[in-house]
Formats: sequence, C-alpha cells, structure tokens
Amino acid sequence: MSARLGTGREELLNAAARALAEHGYHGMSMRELARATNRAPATLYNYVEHKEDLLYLIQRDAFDQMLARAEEELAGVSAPVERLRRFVGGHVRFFADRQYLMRVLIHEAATLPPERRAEIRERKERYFRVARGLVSGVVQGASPPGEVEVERATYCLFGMLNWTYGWYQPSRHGTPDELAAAIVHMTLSGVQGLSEGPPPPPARPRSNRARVAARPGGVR
Amino acid sequence: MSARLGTGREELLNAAARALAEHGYHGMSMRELARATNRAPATLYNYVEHKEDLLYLIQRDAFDQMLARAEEELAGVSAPVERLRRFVGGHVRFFADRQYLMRVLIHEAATLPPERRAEIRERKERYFRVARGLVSGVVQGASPPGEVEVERATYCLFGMLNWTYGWYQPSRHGTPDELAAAIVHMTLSGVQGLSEGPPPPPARPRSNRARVAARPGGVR
DNA sequence: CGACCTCCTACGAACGTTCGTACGGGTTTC
DNA sequence: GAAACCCGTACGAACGTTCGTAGGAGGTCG
Repeated sequence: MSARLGTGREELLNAAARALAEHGYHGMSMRELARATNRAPATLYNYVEHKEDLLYLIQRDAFDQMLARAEEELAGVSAPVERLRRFVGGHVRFFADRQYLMRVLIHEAATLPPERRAEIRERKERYFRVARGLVSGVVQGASPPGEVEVERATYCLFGMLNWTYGWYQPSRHGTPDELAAAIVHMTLSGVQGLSEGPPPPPARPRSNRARVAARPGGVR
Repeated sequence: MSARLGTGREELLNAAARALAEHGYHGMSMRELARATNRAPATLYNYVEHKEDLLYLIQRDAFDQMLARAEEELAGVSAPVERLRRFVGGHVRFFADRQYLMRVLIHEAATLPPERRAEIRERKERYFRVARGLVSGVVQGASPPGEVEVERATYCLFGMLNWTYGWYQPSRHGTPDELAAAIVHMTLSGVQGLSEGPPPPPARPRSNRARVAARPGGVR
C-alpha cells in the first residue's frame, strides 16, 4: 500500500480539497475520496460526520489562514504602497502552490447551507475589507476618493488575483513574486510602463537600462 | 399551468443555464430541470440526447455569440485605446444581464469530456487572442513589449472582467457602461485618477500635464 | 370533404447504478 | 484499557436514461 501523507484528518482534508477542486462538490463521491486516501468509505466517517463538513472545514481553515497571513504581512508596515505590495505578495504566494484550494473557494462558495455559508462569508468579507482599506490608501485623484470607485477597484484587484487559479503556471508566467509585482503594478499604473518590468525588491529607483538588459523579456 | 418562455429547445437551454449556474452540473438533476420547465423528465430527451449536451450547447453558443459580438464591436475601429474600450464594453454589456452564463462558463470549464472540452477551449482561445492583441496595442514602455508581460496583462484584464459575475450589481456599482469604463481605466492607468470618475463619452484625450500631476509619483 | 401519414411534443413507469451514510465489530497504538 | 483508526455490509433515496404510448398540428392525396 502506498504511504499516507500527513496524519489522519489533516491528510483527509487535503485530499478532499484536491478532489473537490477536480470534480466539484457534487461530482466528488465519498467512495472516490476513500479510494484516493486508501481507506474504506465507512472509515471517512471517523473524521467527519458528513460530507458537507469536509467542504466547510476546508473553506473555514483557508480563510483563517489567509487572514492570519495578511495580518503578519502588514504588521509594522505603514507606507501605503508597500502595504499593498505585502498583501498582494502574501496572497499570491499563498495560492501559488494551492491553486486547487482557490478553485474550491470560488466554485463552491454557494454550496454550503445558509448558516455555514454565512460563517464563511463573514471571514471573506473581513479579508475583503482589509484589501479595500489598502486600495483606498493608494487611490489617487480628487479627494476623498468615492466609495464606489474604491469598491470597484478592490474588486478589480481581487479579479486579477483570484483569476490566476485558472491560468498561472510559474514555468510560463514567472515566479509568484514576479506575478505579484505585475499585479501591483497593474493596480497602481495599469499597462503603462509595463514592459519595463516589475521591481522585485521593495525597490530603490534604479537604472532602467540595467533592468531591461537583465530581463528575460524582449522577443524571446 | 404557467406559460412557457421561448420555444422548445431554446427555452430548455435557457432554463438549463440558470439551473447549471445555481447548482453546478452535477448538482443539477434532469428531474429538477424538468420541473423548472414544466415537463416530465422523459420529455427533456426529445430535445437533447444526454444531459451533457445541455452544457455543451450552452457553452458553445455562448462563445460563438461572444466572438461575433467582438467582431462587430471592433469593425472599422482602429485607434488602439478605442478598440480596447469597445471590446471591454461589449464584453461587460453582454454579461451584465447574463451573470448566470458567465458562472457556467467558468465553473464548468472542465466538466465536459476531453473532445468537447477542446472544442470549447478552441473558441475561448480565439477570444483570448483577440483581447491579447488589443492589450498589446495599448501597452506602453520599452518596445517591443515582452510577450510574458502582455500575456499577464491580458489575463489581468480578463480577471477584472470575469470576476464581475460574483459581485457586480448595477444598483450598487453603476451601469454596465460605467463598469466597463472603470475597467478600461484600471487597465490603462491603474488606480491613478480613479476618483475623477470614468469618462462617460469616448473621452477627449485630456492634457497629459493634468494626468501626470495627478500621478502617484511622489508616493514611494 | 375525409383518410392517411409524419413530426413534434408529451407522459408514466421502470431499469440499473450510484449516492451518502448507519451499524456493529475488529485491530492497532499508547 | 482507552482512544484512535479501520472495515464489510446494508439501505433508502436519487440519479440519468429508456421504453411504449398518445395527442395534435400540418401536409398530401383521393
């Protein structure tokens, strides 16, 4: 028999997340999940009471981790742009090797019954508010910036961030840090000056010449 | 009995799209769809051979319509920024009252068996290439812009566009045209000058001075 | 005019399969 | 010896789908 990864419940949740990402909640059967974890179907019920619990726990844990991460990333940082950079970086790195998890969060956001869904949504909104605060601190123009504009811009940011689960491959599109930098750049300045490349370090303003030479870019 | 909407198959596909959006492919049963369309389960098989056909036809028709629309929008327009504007406007307007359809396209992109999936993907890639061409025409900086950067920026654009299915409500976030303008603005210039509001008319090119003055240059 | 044929749409009943899960009891680990 | 883990078996419900049949609209032909 093949070895188990992780221990007990943790391993189960992990395997479940992958199966959920692949087939969706209703497309994943407990039998199949049992096979994938080398157990009999009945055994799964030693870890959870219902199939639904799997989805619930996966989603809850994910948002809790995201919130904790964001807090860490932002601790002690006060410069608005740098705060945005940290947040985006943390988010991208977190999901870079967890695209399956992002997929579950998105595709199964409406699967849980109302009460549990609300519990998840509350966490999600907390996360959203953090991001909105950061975007608000970085918007430029007439002041104060309109609420609607900030809201839209924040959703745009999340669109860029979360859509990555469907396309991003480090081997083709750069490291997670590069991706994060590109999204930050896009958020701040759009496609202007894009091909000068996103700055990897917190960035002292450097010579543009050198960077262009060092980049993989141009026409391959 | 409640009146039927549309005729025969067309009505069925429409109802199916809504049901698919709500429950997902595996979560939607033929029995439920039959109830929703005031028919007996067996009757559905006068319109399609298999449940799968519903999803296939819905996705195929959707992309065909999107491609046709894009072609129309771009016909005879040559200014790069205006072309982007048209494309985005067309996309946003198309999905503004079809959010359920966007959801189906996204959530069930991997549901069909390989052959049919490939058929859909081919159309999707055609659509993507159109967008990439537009983005490429609008990127600023060292020339030529790197392939990877353009690719990433295009995905970012689609992220902003498609993510809307989960949050956009005209009553809260402005008309579809306003949303489209906001996304174009975001794509071109990021959050700079955002709260001046998106320009409702095609927009006189404003004095560059004014824009530069509004830029975040100083903000680290 | 009626007789006949062809489509399209509709239905109830049933088929074989798979679903989530309950139960009772076994084995391993500290 | 408790706690953690595992299993074979069973069950009712729901699944996608098939079958045989029926009503009615439209066309053609005598």
